Amino acid sequence: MIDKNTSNYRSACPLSTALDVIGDKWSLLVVRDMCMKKTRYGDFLASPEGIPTNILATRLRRLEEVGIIEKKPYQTKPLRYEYFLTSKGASLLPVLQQLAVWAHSYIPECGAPPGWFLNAKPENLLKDR
Amino acid sequence: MIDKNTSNYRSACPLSTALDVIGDKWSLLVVRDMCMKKTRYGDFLASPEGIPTNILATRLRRLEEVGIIEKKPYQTKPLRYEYFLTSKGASLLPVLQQLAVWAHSYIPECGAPPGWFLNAKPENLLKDR
DNA sequence: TTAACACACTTGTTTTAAGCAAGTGACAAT
DNA sequence: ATTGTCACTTGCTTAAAACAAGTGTGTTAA
Repeated sequence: MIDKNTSNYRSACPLSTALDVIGDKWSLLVVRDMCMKKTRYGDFLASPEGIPTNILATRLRRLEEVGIIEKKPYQTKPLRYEYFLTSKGASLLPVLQQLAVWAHSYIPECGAPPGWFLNAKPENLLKDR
Repeated sequence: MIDKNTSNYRSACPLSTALDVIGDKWSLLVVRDMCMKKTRYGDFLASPEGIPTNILATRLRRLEEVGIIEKKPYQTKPLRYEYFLTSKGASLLPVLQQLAVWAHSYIPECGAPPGWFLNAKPENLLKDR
């Protein structure tokens, strides 16, 4: 079997690679929701930005594929899952915090990040089990 | 004149608003290039990710509109511009640094951010004049 | 003086992704 | 049997990305 081209990333630059993975308008919003302890499909749909259902489904699939989130069944009949951040996903928190601070500082129309968010720590975002 | 709908942003969330502005695969790469003191159209095109020329043109226009970069003529015949980060744009540096660190930590195939990048400071990215 | 070159784009077309509305499947409750 | 809930999927339309080629304004070399 032949190597299907040297990696899917545009370059070896870590920033470029990061953007290949989470560089779109929705992925980090799902991560944000998980930082607020939302876990279910319906929770994510209910966020004020109004993500379309099919986009949410593809993002959840993709985020799981790249190891940012994982799903665990919360019932079996019918089989349904809750979604949680992995440590890889929780480690995005500092990025989100910086972005939120930047936006609040430089984009007048937008609100302030809540204190709990700025004080949050990655290790506290993991599913306790 | 009627208010053309209450803002173009999806919600008041600063993170969501940030993603409305820079949430795509290319914008932050242009900012990155400017962090490395690249200033011209051809410089940005030469980056290893291979941004298409029309996309670059639209991104430069957009980034200028939102005040992340500004252009200054470097010659008049024919009229041509160099692009520089504003303080709003330079303030994205901590976000880029966090993202690069994250990618290097959690995405095996990708390289390490160079030391000069991790040690850079926003105020040193501004056009000295 | 004309032909080649450089730079910074623009234009036209194709391909991919986003966005919207509606539908489906597995069950629980009434 | 009918309605309801939840988590999706499917089909279709619209918008954006990607690719290839061309344009405008000049300089330099033959």
